[in-house]
Amino acid sequence: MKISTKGRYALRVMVDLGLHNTGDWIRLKDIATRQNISEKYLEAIVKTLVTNSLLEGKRGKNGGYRLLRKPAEYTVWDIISVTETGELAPVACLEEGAETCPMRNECPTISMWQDFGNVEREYFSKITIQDLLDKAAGKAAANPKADPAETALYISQLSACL
Amino acid sequence: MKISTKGRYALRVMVDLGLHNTGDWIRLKDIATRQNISEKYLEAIVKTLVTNSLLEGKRGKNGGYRLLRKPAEYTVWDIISVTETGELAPVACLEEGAETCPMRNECPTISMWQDFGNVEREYFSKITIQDLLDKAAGKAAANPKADPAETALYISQLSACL
DNA sequence: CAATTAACCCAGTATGTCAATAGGTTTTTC
DNA sequence: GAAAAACCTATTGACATACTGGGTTAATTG
Repeated sequence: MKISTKGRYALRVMVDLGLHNTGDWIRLKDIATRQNISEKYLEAIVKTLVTNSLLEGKRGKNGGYRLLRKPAEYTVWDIISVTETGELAPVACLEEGAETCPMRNECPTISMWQDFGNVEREYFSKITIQDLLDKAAGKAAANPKADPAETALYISQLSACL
Repeated sequence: MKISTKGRYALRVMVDLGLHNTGDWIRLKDIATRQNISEKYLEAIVKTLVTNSLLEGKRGKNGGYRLLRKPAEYTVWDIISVTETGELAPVACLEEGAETCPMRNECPTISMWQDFGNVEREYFSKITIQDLLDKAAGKAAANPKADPAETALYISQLSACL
């Protein structure tokens, strides 16, 4: 019943990229520093985001990553559905390649698990990265800092506790 | 995002006891045999159900376990909330004894996780053990067996794929 | 009262996933 | 051609989960 670190980190990357969505390429090193996450570990996570066409990477000097769409066009479900490794189905017999349970037609709980999977999907599909950015901005405004520079730093690190 | 085996087994025990809810004491050995689960492993699971007052056990000859309330008075949430070991909170910072995150007031996602936890709880609180028994009976009726004895056996094992 | 039965208790293991690390290769820019 | 950064492969350590084994206590029964 826990969301994995991988999924949370992926969200943090997306929010970080949303906060620095200038069109320029953002280095993974910078994201890792801001988010205080191991760069090496982030590599694997970002890779799945790239292969699932959630963002694009560019190699070489001045390379990095950037969003492919607008923050409002990513749902939270988009991200966690590709990063949650052990598949999202709440029980094993609903997984993709699972061999069909011999008692599936009579199982009293299968529909409960299926429905719950749908509830999960619907809930997280209604929240977009833009919503999280708005929430961050709103909270930042509600907690004003004396120094504008401090505010900027603060906002750039806001997704640290995702 | 997976429910643990422990939680599913606990549900199977409760449904099994509901199917044999005669007032007599049901031996764990019989439940384990019907459900094809290791009796030893079930011990630990049943223990938490007893300590949480979901069922009662009686020692000695002719002892066993039985429900304390009617099947309609147990919600699925009642069961999985005590058996899901790693606590039910979708993220660590929402756990019971978790040290409060220093950025909690500014965290853009904490409310998303909190709300999702509530969605989970509400969903599983609306489903009772009686609902699962009804579902089982309905499916049994929809898949009639030639032999009445076979039907009885079949119903008694219905929760096998929980 | 003694034998049997079944819940109860405590300790240990094995497997597997998750989180993280390490080192190297390719691509691009300047 | 040197530097920078994404990309690739593999391995490790820690921890939880699922499961096993052996023994103790309490209740029934002949």
